[in-house]
Amino acid sequence: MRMRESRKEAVSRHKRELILDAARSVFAEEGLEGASLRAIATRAGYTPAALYFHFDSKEAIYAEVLRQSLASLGEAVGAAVATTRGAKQRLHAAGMGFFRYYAENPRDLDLGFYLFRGGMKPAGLGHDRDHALNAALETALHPIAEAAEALGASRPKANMVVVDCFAHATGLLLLLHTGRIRMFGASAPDMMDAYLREKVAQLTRE
Amino acid sequence: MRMRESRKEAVSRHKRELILDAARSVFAEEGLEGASLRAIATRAGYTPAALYFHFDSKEAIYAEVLRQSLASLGEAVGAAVATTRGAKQRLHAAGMGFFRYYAENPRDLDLGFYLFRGGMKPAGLGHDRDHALNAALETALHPIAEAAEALGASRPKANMVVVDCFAHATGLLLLLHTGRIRMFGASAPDMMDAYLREKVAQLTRE
DNA sequence: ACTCAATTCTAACAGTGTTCAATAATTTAA
DNA sequence: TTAAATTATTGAACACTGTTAGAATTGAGT
Repeated sequence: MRMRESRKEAVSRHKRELILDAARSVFAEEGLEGASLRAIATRAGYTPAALYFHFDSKEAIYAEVLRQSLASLGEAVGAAVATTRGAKQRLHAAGMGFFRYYAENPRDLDLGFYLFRGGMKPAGLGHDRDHALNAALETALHPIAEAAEALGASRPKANMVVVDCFAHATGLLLLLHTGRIRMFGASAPDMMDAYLREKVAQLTRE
Repeated sequence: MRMRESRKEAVSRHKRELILDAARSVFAEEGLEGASLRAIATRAGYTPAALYFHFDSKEAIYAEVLRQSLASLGEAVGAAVATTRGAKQRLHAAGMGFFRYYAENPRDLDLGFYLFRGGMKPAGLGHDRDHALNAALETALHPIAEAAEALGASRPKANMVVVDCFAHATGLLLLLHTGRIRMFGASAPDMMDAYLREKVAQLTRE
């Protein structure tokens, strides 16, 4: 049976959130490597050492900021789908929702890439153990799979559609936020839109 | 008029290459952040400070390693295209060549991602100033554009095909090398293949 | 043998994430 | 109200990082 959060817990949680706010803003300004624990601590009104009472490490702080970011992403995609009727349209809306969120929030994309880069290292963030992070990501992507199944795709096929959309969006965003897409005179949102239309057509064609 | 490289220059170049070899292997083992100048120097038989005679900074060493990696990529793609006849097949071969190179050389992919991540920061690697790096990348991608034009696409359209292929491949590689693709029960090479087939069909259809 | 430049080293600097014992603040018990 | 116990916070240190300045070494040309 769940107890209501005690006063003490609420205070403690509030302090954690204060540190996370500071971390978010420092990450945004200095990037992830550039952000020093000292800077985060100062901005939160703490000594560096004090952060270690509330978090295990700098990486743990990053992980929590990222988790919250993925939750926001999930809400954005969910909202985009909720206001859309029809399986085709919902697939399109979910894909564009994902793309748009990161197109409009480059900071969060920056956070996200670290998750994947971490996954390449033998010991780091972004591995299957990180249940919270993976769960948040899957939740955000779920509407795409759902719409694909509504279009008649099998479960495995629907999963492949998710991977496909995710891959295409991520790659475009990578190019978008480094100015490289202009190098080719193309517009990222237009390309994502064109890709999704083709994908929907391909699905209904089968 | 080009002089032949003097003996002294040859020795100096050889030493640089020695440092780069050490850097490459340390980068591969420890990742890019994990690799310390001390480790690189030691492996090359130097003191950390000595590296600063041959390179401006740690970042400069990384940039050179990356440049060489992009050159290898270009050779790989070029080789794949050279042994293939027909525009459709060459587009497919170029795309798969790009994908395969990074599928088989995760280390180089790791290097490459840093280029893009750096491009997100205000002052870092990966900006338009980096002529050598951008040139190497464009050279590697050129066969794709060439094949697309051979299929009747206009220059701008061909560039969009490049962006599209690049985005899709990059996104898939991101998923592949973090084990996340298995999470959806899909195979990355198969998906890249399917994507390229669809892309070729789409181009010839128009 | 002497010079002069190219190369390498030693020693230090300011910065990083992190730990630990000591301290302050706050809640609980008597 | 006071004493005890928990919870928070700090200051000082540690080992590490990339980088720099200046001294020491090497090696070739005269």
